[in-house]
Amino acid sequence: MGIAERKEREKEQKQNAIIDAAEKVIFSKGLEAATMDEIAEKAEFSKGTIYLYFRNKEDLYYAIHTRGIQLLKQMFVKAVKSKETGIEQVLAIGNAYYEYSKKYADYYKAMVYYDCHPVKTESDSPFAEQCNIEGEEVLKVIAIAIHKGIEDKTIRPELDPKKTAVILWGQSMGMIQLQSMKNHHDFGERLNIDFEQLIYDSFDMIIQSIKHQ
Amino acid sequence: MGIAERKEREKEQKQNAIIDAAEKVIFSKGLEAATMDEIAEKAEFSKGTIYLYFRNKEDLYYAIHTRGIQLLKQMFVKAVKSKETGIEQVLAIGNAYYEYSKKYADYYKAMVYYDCHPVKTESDSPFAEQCNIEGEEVLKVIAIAIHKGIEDKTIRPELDPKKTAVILWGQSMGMIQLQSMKNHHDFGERLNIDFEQLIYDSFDMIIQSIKHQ
DNA sequence: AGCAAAAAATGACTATCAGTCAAATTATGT
DNA sequence: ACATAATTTGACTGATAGTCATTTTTTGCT
Repeated sequence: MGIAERKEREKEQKQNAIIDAAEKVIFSKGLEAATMDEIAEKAEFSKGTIYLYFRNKEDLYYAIHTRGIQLLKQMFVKAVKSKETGIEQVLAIGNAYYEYSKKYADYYKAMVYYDCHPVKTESDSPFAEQCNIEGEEVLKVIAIAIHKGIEDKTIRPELDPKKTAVILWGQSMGMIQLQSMKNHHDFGERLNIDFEQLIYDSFDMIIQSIKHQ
Repeated sequence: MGIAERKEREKEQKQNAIIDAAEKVIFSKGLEAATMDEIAEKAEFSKGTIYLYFRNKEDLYYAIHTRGIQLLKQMFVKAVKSKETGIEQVLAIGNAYYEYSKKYADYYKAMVYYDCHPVKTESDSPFAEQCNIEGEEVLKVIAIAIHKGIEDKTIRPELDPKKTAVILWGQSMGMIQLQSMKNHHDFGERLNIDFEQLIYDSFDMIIQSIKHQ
């Protein structure tokens, strides 16, 4: 009998509907201002039901974040496909990352939230876990591009693709975070710096330091 | 009459006493778990008095963060003094930053919080403002070291010290944040990467990309 | 259909805590 | 010694995350 399967499917659909609603509410008024009551109302469930599907508000945020990472991964894969050589692919990934932070600013914000908040150790949430897994997928896309670059001799052969991917990720993350920071703190305005240009400059520097010869 | 001056002094002392108490409470149980009631109790004031000196909990956190930045600046200045050439000074600053994130993990956490949270525009808090000012001071220390390096020909002359300082700051921040992230998410463990080494590697890369020749 | 057991959903309720403000206390000037 | 100003207090309010006994719906069986 397919009842168990149907239930499974329905459960997933309901879960997605709740994430949809949470996204709408949280993206429109911010994580702090969004209340679980409002999310429940938007999802057309009672609050209790929300807690049947998600441990807590943070969990819901991780679910949103997971969607965001999947989008990012798609953009990275597309960036890789658009270029021939490994080094070009790596630069394209960097640019895609910056594009993402602008195009999907809400998802990007969720990502920053995730990166800055310790997951409570006792929670052991499957949604936070999913974030980790998806995050590794993204790193893998970068590592593959680096590997390709080593093979096609556009990237220094002594580099370890996996480690280098983590470094590129960390450095780019820092620059893009700085750029988004300047929007909420005065930072940059008073420094009178074109941050967009600075990001491209930093990407240049990174590319210079990994390219062959 | 010196009464106004004495009052001014007393006000500052009380303010510092409150920050001391807040630090103890927040550092021991985390920002979320720490309550204003508990901070008030530790400071031996009523809750109302706390709100006479600080607009809200966030404001108090910014005050703590300001202390943290001042500590960081001191470490940077000391790092600069320990080295002769500009390029060595820049590397020493990077190492000092990483040391800071380990030695003053609580202050570092406050810094990350600040970097990740938009200041509510309506607040216009003097404490958040102070953070921005102190932050620029830190950047200035980096920029001066870069300038020194250009003069003593250890750093590429075409670099703009101010812009380059921001890039180095952003990239290092990203790497160190990644390292501290791996402590609360599984990240890194499953990647089986020595993050400490990775940070030093990334510093090497950065130094390579700015050094003369 | 009809019924019992299981599964899913509900929403009133609790606990907690940030922030307020009228009243009380303390300090100052004359 | 008194009035006025400055400071401090803590009970109170409002908001909301998360809970759980109760109700509603679904399923499996006859």
